[in-house]
Amino acid sequence: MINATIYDVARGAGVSLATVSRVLNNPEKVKDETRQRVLKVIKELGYRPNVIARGLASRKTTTVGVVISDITRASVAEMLGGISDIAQNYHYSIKLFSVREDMDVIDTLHNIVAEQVDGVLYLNDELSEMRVNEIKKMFTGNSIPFVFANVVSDDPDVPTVSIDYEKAGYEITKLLIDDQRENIYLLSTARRYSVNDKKEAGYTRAMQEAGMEPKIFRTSGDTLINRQHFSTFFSDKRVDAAIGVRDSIAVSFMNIARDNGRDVPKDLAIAGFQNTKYSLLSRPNLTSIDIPVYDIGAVSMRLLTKLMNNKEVDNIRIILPHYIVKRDSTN
Amino acid sequence: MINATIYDVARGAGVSLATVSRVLNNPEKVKDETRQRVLKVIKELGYRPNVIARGLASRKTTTVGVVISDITRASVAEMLGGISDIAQNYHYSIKLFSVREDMDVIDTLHNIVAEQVDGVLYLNDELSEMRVNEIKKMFTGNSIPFVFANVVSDDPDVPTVSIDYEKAGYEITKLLIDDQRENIYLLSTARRYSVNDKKEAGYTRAMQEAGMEPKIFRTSGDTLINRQHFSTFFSDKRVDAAIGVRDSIAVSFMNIARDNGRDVPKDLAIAGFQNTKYSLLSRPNLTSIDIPVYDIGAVSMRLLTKLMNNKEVDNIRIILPHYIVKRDSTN
DNA sequence: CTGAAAGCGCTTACAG
DNA sequence: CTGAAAGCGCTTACAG
Repeated sequence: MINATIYDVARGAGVSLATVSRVLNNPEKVKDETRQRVLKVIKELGYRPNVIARGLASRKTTTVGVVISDITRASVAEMLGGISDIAQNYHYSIKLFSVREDMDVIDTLHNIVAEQVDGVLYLNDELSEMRVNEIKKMFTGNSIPFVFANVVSDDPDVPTVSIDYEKAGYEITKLLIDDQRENIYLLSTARRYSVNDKKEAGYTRAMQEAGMEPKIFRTSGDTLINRQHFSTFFSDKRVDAAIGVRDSIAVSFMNIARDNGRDVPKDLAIAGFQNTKYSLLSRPNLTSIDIPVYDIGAVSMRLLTKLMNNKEVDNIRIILPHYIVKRDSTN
Repeated sequence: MINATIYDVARGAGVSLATVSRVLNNPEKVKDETRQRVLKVIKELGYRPNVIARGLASRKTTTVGVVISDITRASVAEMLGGISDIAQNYHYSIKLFSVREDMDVIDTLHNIVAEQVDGVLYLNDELSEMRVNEIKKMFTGNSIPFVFANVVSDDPDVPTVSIDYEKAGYEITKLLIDDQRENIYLLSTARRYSVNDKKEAGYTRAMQEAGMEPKIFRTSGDTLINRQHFSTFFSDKRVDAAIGVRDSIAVSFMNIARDNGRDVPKDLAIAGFQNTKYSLLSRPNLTSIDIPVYDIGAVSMRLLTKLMNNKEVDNIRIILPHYIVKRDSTN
C-alpha cells in the first residue's frame, strides 16, 4: 500500500484517530496496552505521519529555514554541516534559501515566512548593521525566532553566534609584532564585510598600540585577480609580514612572495584566517587562526531550538573561542 | 496584521475563496476585472498563501528533497549551488537531508517520503550499484521522481547526471603517456567510490593500450595522512608522472615530490581531478580535469522538474562534457 | 466566469 | 484513558 494514513492505523488498531495521534505525540497519555496495539499496527503498515498535514494542524512544521548567500564558500558549507547534525538530533528539517546579491532580501524573507518554518538561521558575514536591523524587524514582526550565525552586530537584542574577530585580528597581529616584524600588512578584501571590518579593527589596534602604522592592502578574493595585484606589490613596498583575511589570500600572496625571491618566514612572515585545507597544502604550511565554523553552525542551531521552544536562554549573543595554529610560515 | 489568510482576501475583494485561489493558480479562468480587484487586495494585505496548507490540499509541495552525504566536500557545495539556482527559477524549495555513514539509508528515505517532497535529488558518488538499486526501488515504489547527481550506474532506468569519468581518466593518462612518461601512477583513495572506480578503469585502459603496467597507489583523502604515505614513496619507487583522483591529493603529492628534490614538471609530471581552487594555489599550478560540478547540479535539477511534471524526457542518463586544463605541472 | 461544499491528513480542546 | 467533532488554510471537482 502507498502511504497508510492515520485512519488506516486507527481502523487497524480499533481505536479513534485521536488515540493514534496521542500515541505519536503524547504517548504517556495512552494506556500501555492500547499504545502497544497501536504501535504494532503502525509498524505493520509502515505508517509515517504526513508531515505537511501535521504542520497545518499543529502550526508547527519542525522545519527551520537556513538563509545563505554563497554556499560555495568553504565556511558556509562547514557551518551547514554543524547545523545539519544538530537539526537531525532535534528532529528538525532544513529548508535552504539562498539569497543572491541582486535579490530583494525582505521579499525573500516574506516567502520564507509563507513557508511556515518554525525558525530561521541566517548565515552571512557580509551584513551591514542596517540590514541586520531590517531582518530582525521582519522576523520579530512575524514572531518567528531567528539566529544570526557568523554575523557581528552591536545590537544586544539580536541573537548571534560568532567568534571575537576583533580580538583574533589583534592577536595574530601581536604575534607578528612580537616577532620584531616592522612593516606588517593586512591583506583584506575590496568588498567590506562586517566580519572583515572587525579583523581590520583588531589589526589596527595592535599596530597603533605598538606605535606602528597600519597598512591595509585591499584586493579581490579571486586568486586570478589578487595574483595580479600582488605581483606589483614587491616592486614598490617594504614588507616584513602579512596577514590575509582568508587563507586563500595569504597563500596566494605567499606564492608571489616566493616568486620574488622572498624567503618565508625568514624575510617575510605570513598568516591567514580560518585554518582551511589551504593552510596544509601550501608551502610552507600556513599559520592561521582556527575559527570553529562547524561549531558556530551547531551552536546557532542549538540556540535556535531553544528560542523556538521558548526555553529560557541566558545569553543570546554567543562568542566561541578561537586559537592560533602556528605553522612554518611564521617563526 | 499577522499573516492574512485567503479568507481575508476573499472578504476584502467581495468574492469567494475559490476565486481567490483561481487568481493565484489559474488566473486565466477569472474575469479580468475580478482578478484585478483580488490582486489589489492581495497586495494591500501582503497576503502570501500558506505553503503548508496548499501542500496538503493540492498534494504538491513544490519542494524537492536533496540528499547529500558530506556537504563539506567542495564538489557537493558547488552542486548545491547549481541545484539551488535552478530550483529558484522553477519556484521549488529545497529540503536538505544528510545521511551519515552510520545511518539506515532506507529508513531515512522513508522519512523523506513522509515529508511529502515532490521529487528527490540524490548526490553521492560513493554509491554501490546495489545501493542505487535499493534507492530506486524505494522511490519508484512510492512513485516519487528522483535523479542521481554525480552518480555512475549501469542501470538504464536510473536517471543520472554526471560526466564520463572513465573517459576522463583515460584522457588524462593519455596526456602523460604522449609526453613519454613511463612510470605513471594513479593516486587513488583507499575507500572505493563508484566514481573513482571509473577513473581507475580509464587509467588502466590507457596504460594497457600503451603496453604499460598500471600502478595504483591508494591513500587517504586527508592531507595529514597521505603526506605520510607519500613521504616514503620516493625512497622505493620510480615515478615519472602521477595523477591524483582529487586535486588535493595531487597537490599534497607534488609538495612532497619537491621536498624530495624532484622538479615538477621536468622530472615528474602531476595532474589532478576537479579543477578546484587548489589547482591555482599550488606551485606549480596544477593541470587538472575540469568537471562541471555546478552544471551537474543545475542539469539534474532541471531533469527532475521535468520528471515531476510528467514532461517528455528523451534521455534520463545525461553525460556532461569535461575537459583538461593544462597548467605548469605537466609539459 | 463564479460559488458552495467536500476534502487533504492531521491535532486539539472538550466531554465523558 | 478515550472518542467525536471542529478546525488548520488551502484546492478542486461540481453546479450553475
